[in-house]
Amino acid sequence: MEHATRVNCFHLIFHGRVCAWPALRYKSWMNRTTAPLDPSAARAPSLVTDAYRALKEAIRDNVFAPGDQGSEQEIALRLGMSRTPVHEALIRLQEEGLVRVVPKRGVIVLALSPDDMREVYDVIIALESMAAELIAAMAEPERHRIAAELHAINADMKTALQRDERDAWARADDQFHRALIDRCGNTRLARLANTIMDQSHRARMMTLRLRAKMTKSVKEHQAIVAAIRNGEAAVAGERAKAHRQRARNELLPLLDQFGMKHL
Amino acid sequence: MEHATRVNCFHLIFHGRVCAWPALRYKSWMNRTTAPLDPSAARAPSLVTDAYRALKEAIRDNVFAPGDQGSEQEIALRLGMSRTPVHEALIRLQEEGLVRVVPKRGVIVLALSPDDMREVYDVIIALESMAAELIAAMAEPERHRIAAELHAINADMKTALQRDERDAWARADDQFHRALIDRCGNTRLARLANTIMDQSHRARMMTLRLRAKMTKSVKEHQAIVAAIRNGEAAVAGERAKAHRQRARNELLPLLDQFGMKHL
DNA sequence: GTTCAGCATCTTCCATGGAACATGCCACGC
DNA sequence: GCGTGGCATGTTCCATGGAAGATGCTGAAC
Repeated sequence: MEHATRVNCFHLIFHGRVCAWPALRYKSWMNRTTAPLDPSAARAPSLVTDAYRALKEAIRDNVFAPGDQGSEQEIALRLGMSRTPVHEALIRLQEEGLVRVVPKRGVIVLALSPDDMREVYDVIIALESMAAELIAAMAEPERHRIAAELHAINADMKTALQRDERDAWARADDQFHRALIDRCGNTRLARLANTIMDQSHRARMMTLRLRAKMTKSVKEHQAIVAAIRNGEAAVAGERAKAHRQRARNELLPLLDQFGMKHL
Repeated sequence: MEHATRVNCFHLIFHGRVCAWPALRYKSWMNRTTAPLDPSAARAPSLVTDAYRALKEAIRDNVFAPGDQGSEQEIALRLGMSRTPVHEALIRLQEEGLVRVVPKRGVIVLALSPDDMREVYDVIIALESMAAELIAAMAEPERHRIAAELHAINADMKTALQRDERDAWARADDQFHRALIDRCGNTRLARLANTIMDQSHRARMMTLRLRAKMTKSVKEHQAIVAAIRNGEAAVAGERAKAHRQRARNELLPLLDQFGMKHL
């Protein structure tokens, strides 16, 4: 409650005008002033989050595909709500880089160019290697628990690979990387990495069939898990980095080769 | 225009209901469907962005301080606009982790706990070392141009340090790191890193006076710049990482020591 | 055939009011 | 004194309508 004792009139400058900021009023629910930061922190379901989830899922699954255009009115009608919650959901999606809202014109789903994919990969490489490092630096029981979890997912990938089930393989691969990110104990890092992976999910799915058999991934994942289990933070980070770099170096030439300008 | 030839009726699943997605309608402004992603891409000034900037600045400069609470109505009144644009600006700020909007209760500026600072540092370490790596991997003229720019900023830091002007030093230090991030050529990485640095800016300013004289930073910055100039990507990344790690390891104990629970 | 002005249409942006809900206060019962 | 129910107040959430602006079409002028 130390804030309440401080001088309680600040000034907010807006368009050159100086406005006084009001005295503080403390309420019980303000006890937790530190960041919670979980995406939509268990708050009551609202139409905004409904719209957000529906649209995000539609974009992820290529139902509302890149290049598609729509108006807020139209989406609102389709979702059975008014324009306001749709508008606010679109703001969030724009913030995450999935759509673009053009004033007075409409909203469009963004495509990813090969250059965009290059950007996305670099960000993922940076964040994911840090995540691997953080996990490997944890105390032993925690570390081993996560290593076991990752190992199980990797086993699924292996069987999917043996049966040549590409979709199952892709699902397990996604799970592996999401687990790596979500278990690192850094909610901010997890949030950013998940957002950027959502951006590239669609492209990954579309290029899945272009690639040769993905035998290396399982082995590289195993190497990462081993480093985590042994608590070798630097090694785990390096291996995670190398894994993603290899994947990137295999994928990007394919995009150019097949002339996929936007996906 | 290849999309226009595809089957033009998709389905959007919402709350269990299946909705048909409409035919596509192409318009001239849709030519650029690939991500632009600059924060508020030169779009016409709107009340929303006005509110967003005013509030962000107020939070950054500790005018609208952590723990402060307000209602949208009140902020709108103060800014001379209606509640809607304020509401939308707050959504964006919440997305960036600066405030929390609690339904039916109000909006509060979030404070950062020492654990939050730890998270922020890990993310910055990951992104900034990648940025240094990317710059060092550029072609020589570009690389040298950026190295010169960074060197100039670092010179300002040095003089500020000699004159013991802490504020000037902090400004130059911030400039150095922003330049490192903004020049890396990866707009996504730059955007994420800027957002996370905005989160921690206030805390950095508040702890500025707690720290001992910051003589090491200038030397470490010089080392980073040297690696960039020589095109040693891995070395540049490592040095950027080490620099931030050292700063973190100096700062975090101070926070605990002074019992700064939220800042 | 070509150009260009005017108009109809469509779209987002913003203001405003009602609904739903959380909270704090106060009177009341015990 | 203590607990409890109801009400007044304050807040966000959402619906709706008007304003401003961008676009494309139509038709007239040449």
